[in-house]
Amino acid sequence: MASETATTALAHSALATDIDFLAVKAFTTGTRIANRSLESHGLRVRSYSVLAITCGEVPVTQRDLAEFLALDPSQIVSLVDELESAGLVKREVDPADRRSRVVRATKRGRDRFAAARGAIAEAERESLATLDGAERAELLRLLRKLVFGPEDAPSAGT
Amino acid sequence: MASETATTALAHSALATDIDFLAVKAFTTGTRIANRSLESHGLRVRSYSVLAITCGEVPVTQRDLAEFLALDPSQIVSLVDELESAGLVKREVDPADRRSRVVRATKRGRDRFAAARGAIAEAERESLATLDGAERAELLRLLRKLVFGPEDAPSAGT
DNA sequence: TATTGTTATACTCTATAACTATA
DNA sequence: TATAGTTATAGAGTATAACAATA
Repeated sequence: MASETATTALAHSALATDIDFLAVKAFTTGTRIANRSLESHGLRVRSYSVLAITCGEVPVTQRDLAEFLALDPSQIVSLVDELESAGLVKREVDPADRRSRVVRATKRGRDRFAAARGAIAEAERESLATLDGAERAELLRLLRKLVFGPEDAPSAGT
Repeated sequence: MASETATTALAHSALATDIDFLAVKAFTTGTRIANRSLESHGLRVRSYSVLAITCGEVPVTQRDLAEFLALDPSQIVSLVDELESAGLVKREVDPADRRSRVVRATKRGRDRFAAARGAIAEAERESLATLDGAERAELLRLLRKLVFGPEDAPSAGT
C-alpha cells in the first residue's frame, strides 16, 4: 500500500527527528480541524484568536494584538474589520492616545466566543487523541515555556 | 509599554491554555526562522521537506509525498517541478506502474540537502532556545507520537 | 521625528475541480 | 471505473512599502 511506503519513508528520513517539521505537520492538521469546527460559528482560527483576546479582561489596542499574534498591524485591520462588521467587536478611540484603537468584544461577541470555544476544545481533543492526559499537560507546559519564556509563563491555573 | 500589555492580555486570555494556538504561534515563528535560514540555499521549508525525503533510502512516488506531507498531489507537482528545474531531484517513470513517478534526489540534491540540513539545525536551536536538552527530547517524543501514532513511532535512535 | 492605524501590492499557501494517461 | 499526475483557479495567509492622523 502506498500509505505504508509513505510512513516508512518519512520515518527513515531526516525529518523524523526535526522538531519544527513534526510540529508543523501535527498542527497544520490541527488548524485544519479547528477551522472546520469554527466554520459553523462564522470564524476561523485567526479571527477566533482576536475575539478570544478581546474577550479577556485586559483592554488591548490593535498594536497589542499585532504584537502577540505576531502579525503585521495591517493584517489586524482586516481581522478587526471582519469581526466588527459581524457585530462581534467594536473599536474605541483611546482617549489617552487618539491614534490608538482599543478593541473590545461586544455582548454578542462574548456569546459567540463562548460557543466557539466549545468547538475549539472538541477539535483539540480530536487532534490530540493519541496523547494521554499527562502527555497533553506536559505538551502544554513545554509550549507555554516556548511562547512565554521561562519566567513569564502564566501559571497553569486551576 | 505596549509589549507588556500584550503579553499580559495573552496570558489572561483563553488562548493561554489552547495547545493548538500556542503550537501554531511557536512554530510559525520557527518556520519563519527556518525559511530565512534556507534562503541562501535556494530552498524553503516545503521544498526542503520534499528534498529531505527523496534523499532517504526508501523510493517514493509523488503520491507518497502528498500523503505524508499532507499536501494535495497538485501541490507536489509544483514543488517537484521547482526542485527538478534546479537539478536537485529527478522524476523516473515507475516501470511497474507507468502512471507513477518515483522522485529521487540527484547527487547535487544530496549535497544541497546536507548543507541545508545544517541551516535547519541552527534554526531549530534558535527557535527552541528556551528549552533545555531534556525538554527538547520530550517535545520530540510527544510530536512523534502525534505524527506517527503510538505504535508506528520510529525509535529515537542514537 | 516617531508611532497607530490604514491602504495597497505581491507572493506563498490552501483547497477544489477538471483533465490525461494509464490501470 | 478508478488512480497518478497535471493544469487551473480562487481564497487565505505572509511580507513589505507608503500614507494620514496624532504624538
